[in-house]
Amino acid sequence: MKYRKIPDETIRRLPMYLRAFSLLRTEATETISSRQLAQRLGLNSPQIRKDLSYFGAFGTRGVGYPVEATARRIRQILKLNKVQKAVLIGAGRLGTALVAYPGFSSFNLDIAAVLDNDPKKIGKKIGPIKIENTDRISTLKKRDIRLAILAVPAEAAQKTTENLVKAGIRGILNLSPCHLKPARPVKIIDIDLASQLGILPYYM
Amino acid sequence: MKYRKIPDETIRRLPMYLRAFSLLRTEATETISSRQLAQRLGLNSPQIRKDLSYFGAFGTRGVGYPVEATARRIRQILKLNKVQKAVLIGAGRLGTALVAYPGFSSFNLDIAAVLDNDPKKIGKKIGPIKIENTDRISTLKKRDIRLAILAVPAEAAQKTTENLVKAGIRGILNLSPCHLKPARPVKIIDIDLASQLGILPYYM
DNA sequence: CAATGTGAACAGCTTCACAGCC
DNA sequence: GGCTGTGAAGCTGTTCACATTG
Repeated sequence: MKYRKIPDETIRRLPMYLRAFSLLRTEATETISSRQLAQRLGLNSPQIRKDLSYFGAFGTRGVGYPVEATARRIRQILKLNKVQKAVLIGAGRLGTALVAYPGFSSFNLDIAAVLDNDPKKIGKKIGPIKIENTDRISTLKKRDIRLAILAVPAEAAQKTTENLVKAGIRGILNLSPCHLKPARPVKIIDIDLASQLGILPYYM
Repeated sequence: MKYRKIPDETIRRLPMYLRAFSLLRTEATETISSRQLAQRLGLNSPQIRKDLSYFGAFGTRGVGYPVEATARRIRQILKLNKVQKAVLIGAGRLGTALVAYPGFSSFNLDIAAVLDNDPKKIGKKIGPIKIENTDRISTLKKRDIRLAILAVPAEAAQKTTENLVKAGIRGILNLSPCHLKPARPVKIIDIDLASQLGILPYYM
């Protein structure tokens, strides 16, 4: 396919595809058609074919997509073929739950540090990770941590963002219910749990 | 405006607007222009005007939107003007964090029940709520609970969904990393935390 | 024959530009 | 003058239809 800008929506779906292909591998399936995959994921098949075709042709006509090779390719596209370290800011209940969440490792994502500003928490451990003081944000760069999960109260979110950007963080998963304004452009993904639940009654 | 289908994206933004208007009320602001609001939320102003105009004209030209009345109107549109009860299925770390999360109440959302299938957890309390056995799903209808937050392991998600639908649940916030197939059509919102974090490296 | 890859048609959402109103 | 409300234009993403290939 001649070059066309890759839609953000396509990127958003790639982790889903990757998870599906990883699962298929454990089922010892060698290939899968876009039709079958679509049914598993609740999409339709042209969607999947188009998404994958943005990155070149890696299916086989008449057969489908090779499970192992496609998984590897998606990992490469998403830069998940090597471990990506993330810092968690905010060791509250939500933050703590995330550190323990086993789902990150299958994407090669590693929560390598946890920071909080509550003196009572600092030094305590969550699983294998020791909670550090928030002022240690400045050490993230040399520790090769470029991703952050922001799970602090709304009041602290903006200030923390500024510090994260100064510390060389390149992407933020924002779980606090407010719009962040980074000094330099940084990819931010917002997840506002209460808002999402708040949408449901409309559709009842 | 003559009738036009209301975009899902508009609905998705309404909780954000509602939160902003609620906050403005505490700041004793009486009106706000689409421009000012857009800046706070990181949107642009025609977006906000169009979104709100789908539900009728409730701003004042030359002035802006009345804070109190607009908040009330949005609450009404989203059916958040009365308390909406939700059940949490899965009292793991993530589930427990959600029950304690204070952000739901500002939308009139109330986690009124928590269910889990681990005998060791049943009977224990999370804050004021006692954990019940999962088989009590069947009691949700008569307890006027129509929303569910699904925070169970992937293996249990599909089966639980089927039971929820049977029990009259009308909307599901799905936190498990899999595609649910409800027997009857039910609004499902998927939040896959690991996938979202997995997107970030691509943009670095 | 079965399934991919893809231009083209289509649908949905956002942005623009400006008329209308306070 | 300032700001809303809105048709129209523009853009992005999805679906279709089918030529193409193993």
